[in-house]
Amino acid sequence: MNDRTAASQAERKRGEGAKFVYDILRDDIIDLVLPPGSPIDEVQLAERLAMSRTPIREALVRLAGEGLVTTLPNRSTVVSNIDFLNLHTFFDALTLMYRVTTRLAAEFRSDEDLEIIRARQAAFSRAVEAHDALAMIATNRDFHAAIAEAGRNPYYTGLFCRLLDEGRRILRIYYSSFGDHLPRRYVEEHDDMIAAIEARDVAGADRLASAHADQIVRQIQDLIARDRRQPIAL
Amino acid sequence: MNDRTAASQAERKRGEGAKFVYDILRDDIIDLVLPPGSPIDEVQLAERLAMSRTPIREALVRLAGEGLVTTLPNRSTVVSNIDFLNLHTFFDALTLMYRVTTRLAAEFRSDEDLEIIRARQAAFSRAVEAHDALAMIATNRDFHAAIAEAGRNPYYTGLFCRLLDEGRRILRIYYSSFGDHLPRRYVEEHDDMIAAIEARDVAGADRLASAHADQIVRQIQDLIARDRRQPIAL
DNA sequence: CCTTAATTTCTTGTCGACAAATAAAATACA
DNA sequence: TGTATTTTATTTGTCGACAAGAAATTAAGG
Repeated sequence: MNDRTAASQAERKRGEGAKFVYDILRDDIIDLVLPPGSPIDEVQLAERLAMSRTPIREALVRLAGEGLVTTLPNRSTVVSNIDFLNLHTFFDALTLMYRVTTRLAAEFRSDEDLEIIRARQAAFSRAVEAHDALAMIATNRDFHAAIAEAGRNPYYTGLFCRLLDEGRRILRIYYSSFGDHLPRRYVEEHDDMIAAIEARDVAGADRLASAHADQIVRQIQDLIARDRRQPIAL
Repeated sequence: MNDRTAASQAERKRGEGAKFVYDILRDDIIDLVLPPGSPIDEVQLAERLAMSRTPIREALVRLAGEGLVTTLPNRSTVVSNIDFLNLHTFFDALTLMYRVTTRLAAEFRSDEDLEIIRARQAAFSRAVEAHDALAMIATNRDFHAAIAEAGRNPYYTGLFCRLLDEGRRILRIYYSSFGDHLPRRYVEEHDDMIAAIEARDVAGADRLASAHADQIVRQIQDLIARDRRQPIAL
C-alpha cells in the first residue's frame, strides 16, 4: 500500500499510533490508492503496521466521522462511495465555501497569511508548468485551504477542507483527462484572487471566487459528461 | 448524571454500546449537565454504565471529531470550552447556514417535509406558550434542523446541526434570563418562513432567514452583554 | 438439480490487563 | 521556609483474547 508502513513501524511514540494510521488511510483514500468500495480489514492493517487493532479502530472511527469510510454494523468497513447522483449538493456547498472563505480572507488576512498563500500558489504554478496533474490537484487544494485559514473561521475551514478533499477524490478519477489541455487559466485566476485579498477588496474577492468555482464545477461536469463509464462502476 | 444509566444497563445489543454512551454524553454536554471544562473519567463512566472502556473511548473519539470534547494527549479529556472571544465566527457561520438551508428548503421541499416542519413549529409554539425556556431551545433547534433536512444538502445539514447544538449550549447558559420577556416574535417569524417555504419563494425565504438570524444573534449578544461574569469563568 | 437448513469460517465488538506518561505527594536540601 | 528532586499514584494508550453476528460453505431434502 505504502512505503511508510515499513519505514516507521519500528519506534512510534505513545499516543500517536492512531494518528499514524489515520494519516495513512486518509491519504490513501483521497489519492484513490484505496478506491471507493474498498474493504478495510482491521486485522490485516494491524499486521502490516505492526500494531494492535485498537489504534486502527480509533482511526476508522475518526474517518467515519468525516464520511471518508462507511461502517456497516458487524460487517466490514469500506471506503465511502462517491455519490455521483447528488453531486450538485457537493458543487453547491463547494461554491459557497469558495466564496465565503475568500471573502473572509480579504477581510482578515495578515501579511503572514499572504506569504503562505503566495507560497502555495507558487507550488501550484510549478505543478502546472510541470504538467503534473496529480501535483496540481494536491497543490490547488492546499492553496485554497491556506486562503480559508486566513479567513479565520474554523467552521468554514472545517467544512471547506472536507469538500476540497472530496474534490480531490473526484478529480483523481479523471486526472488523466486533463493532462493535455492544461488550465493555465487557473493560475491567472489564482493570481487575481491573491491581488484582491491583498487589496482587502472583499467584493472583488467574492466575485473572483465565484467565477473560479464556476470554472472548476464546469470542468468537472465536462469530465464526467465525457466519460460516462466510471460513475456506474463506482 | 442521568436516569438512563440505571435503566438500560441490563441488556444492550452488540454494536450499539458506543452509540449508547455517545448519545448520553452528547445530550449531557449540550444541555450543560456537563458544563464546559468538565473532565470525563473513562473508568468512572465505564463503571456507571456497566461496560468496558472500549466503547466509551469510541464515543469520546467521535465527540472529539465534532469538537464537543477536547482530548489532551496522555491526559484527561474534557468538555470543550465555549470560545467567547471568537463568537463572531460562530454567528457568521450560523447566519449563513440559516440563510442557505432555508433557501434550499424553499427550493426542494416536499409536502412531507412541510408536514414535519409544521409539527416542529407546533412543538416550539407550545414551548413558548408554556414559558418553558429549555424546551424552547430544544424545539427551536429541531425546527431549523427539519428545514435543513428539507433542503437536502448533507454538507449544510451537518455543519448547521453542529452550529445549532453549539447555540443550544450558549443559550442554555442564559436561559434563565429570557424566561420573562418571551420572544413570541420568533413564533411569527417561524410562521413567515414556513409560508415562504411552502410558496417556494426562495428570495423571500432568504430574506426572512437572514432577519431571523440577525434577531437571534442580537438577542444572544444582549444576553452576554447583560451578564458579563460568566464568560470569564468559562 | 435446485432450494432450504445446518455448519463452519471469518470479522467485528467488547473485555480485562498491562505499561507508559503525566500529575500529585513526599522527601531532601539550601 | 521555599525550592528542587524523588517517589507514589492515577489515568491513558495499547495489547491479546474471547464471544457474538454475519457471510460462506457444506449438507439435506424435495
